[in-house]
Amino acid sequence: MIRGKDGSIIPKVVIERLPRYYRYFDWLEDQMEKVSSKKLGELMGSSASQVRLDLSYFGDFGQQGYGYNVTKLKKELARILGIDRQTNFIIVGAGNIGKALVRYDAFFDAGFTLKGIFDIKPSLIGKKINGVTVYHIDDVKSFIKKENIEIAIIAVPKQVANDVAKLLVEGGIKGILNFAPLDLDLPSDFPVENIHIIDKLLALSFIVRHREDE
Amino acid sequence: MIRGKDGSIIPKVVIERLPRYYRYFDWLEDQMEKVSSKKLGELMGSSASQVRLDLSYFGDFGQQGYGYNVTKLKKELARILGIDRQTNFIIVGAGNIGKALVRYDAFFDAGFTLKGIFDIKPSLIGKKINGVTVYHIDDVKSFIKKENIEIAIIAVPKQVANDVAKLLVEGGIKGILNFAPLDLDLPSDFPVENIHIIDKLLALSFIVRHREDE
DNA sequence: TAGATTGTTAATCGATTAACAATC
DNA sequence: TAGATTGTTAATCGATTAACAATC
Repeated sequence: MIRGKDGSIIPKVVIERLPRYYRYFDWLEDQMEKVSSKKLGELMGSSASQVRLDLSYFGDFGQQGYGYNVTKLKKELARILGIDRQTNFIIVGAGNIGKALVRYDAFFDAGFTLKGIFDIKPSLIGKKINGVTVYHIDDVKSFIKKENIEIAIIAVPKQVANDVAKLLVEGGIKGILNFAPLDLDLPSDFPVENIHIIDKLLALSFIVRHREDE
Repeated sequence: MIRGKDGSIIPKVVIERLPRYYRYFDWLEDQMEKVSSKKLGELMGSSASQVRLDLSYFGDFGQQGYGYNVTKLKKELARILGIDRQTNFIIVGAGNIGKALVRYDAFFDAGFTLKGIFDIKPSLIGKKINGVTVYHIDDVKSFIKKENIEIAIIAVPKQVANDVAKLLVEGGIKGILNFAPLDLDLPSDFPVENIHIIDKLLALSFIVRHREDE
């Protein structure tokens, strides 16, 4: 349960929309100096009311008769989202997805620093991928503590994903981004976000096959 | 707008939950013969009411006093989701994410067949990645028609993502799974699902930093 | 038959949108 | 000043949960 500005509870849907607001303000930065909730709503395909209510959970950023200053709001959102500070993370699993993520350079711009990769395959341990060392999974608990790791990305086969999650939680990890195609067995209030690629693709193909011309 | 069993409109949230139901029935298959909505709700962390209402959009699959037959429901969901038939798709962009997806073997089990990869880099064209040929993006429109491609995965830099989307739609693609970190400029009713990795990670780290012990 | 459990309708809850006083 | 637009509260909408008759 997360509270905003004046102690009101921020709905999870609002939090999950925040990065999208940041993307729009980032894009707006070299388009215009100010933007109204009406204009932004049109751009984002949402209502002006939603824009104002969403932003109001975090502060009073606008000005009557003017709107929101784009540069200011981008800075505010960067601060709110922690983009302006460094967040240490690790990737567990150096398979296809794991390796692609190691090379994914968008993490850096969002303030995330990849401190290590973990796997179990002997031939990989000690190697570097894109300048980041691969360690043995047995060392992950001490590494989390020593290197002050906040977040872990799980990119291992589903058969071992829960074993990995258990190790991470024991090591003191604060949040997990899970790419394994299952729901991890974690305490119900533990921060976890899932990226289920096949789920998304199945929902998409269902929609494609069933949609009527509306 | 998609209609179910008796012509009632199926909410999008329900459609997006379907693959998750399939995953649970797939797992249940070698655990038990039947499952009640109560039991399944406990497993999935949802209510028995939601399980029953969700499934009821697609048919009357249960039996009073018994519950749902696991094997039967898995088959029904496979049919509903189109897992039992082949869906042709392509990947556009042979960068880090694109290459990882080419090697991702979970597509096959969900009925998806990768027919081609598209890029613009001359050194890649004609090469094979994991047995699949890389073609030039200029050929994508004719390829979609000739090879009967339904879905495209966009895994290109955000600067060119909308150009790619335009080509795909002109070529007759039916749905897009977008990995580029922006919202594509498409007709509002065009089937698209987004996987915004950085958005997920930012929301997660916000939650990690702000959650109170509730 | 009695107990269990469905599918569906009604009640509740939470999120979105509309309205509007405040004010730049 | 007059017009524009905010932040917030009230009204509406849609999704979830509870209740229950039907029936295996």
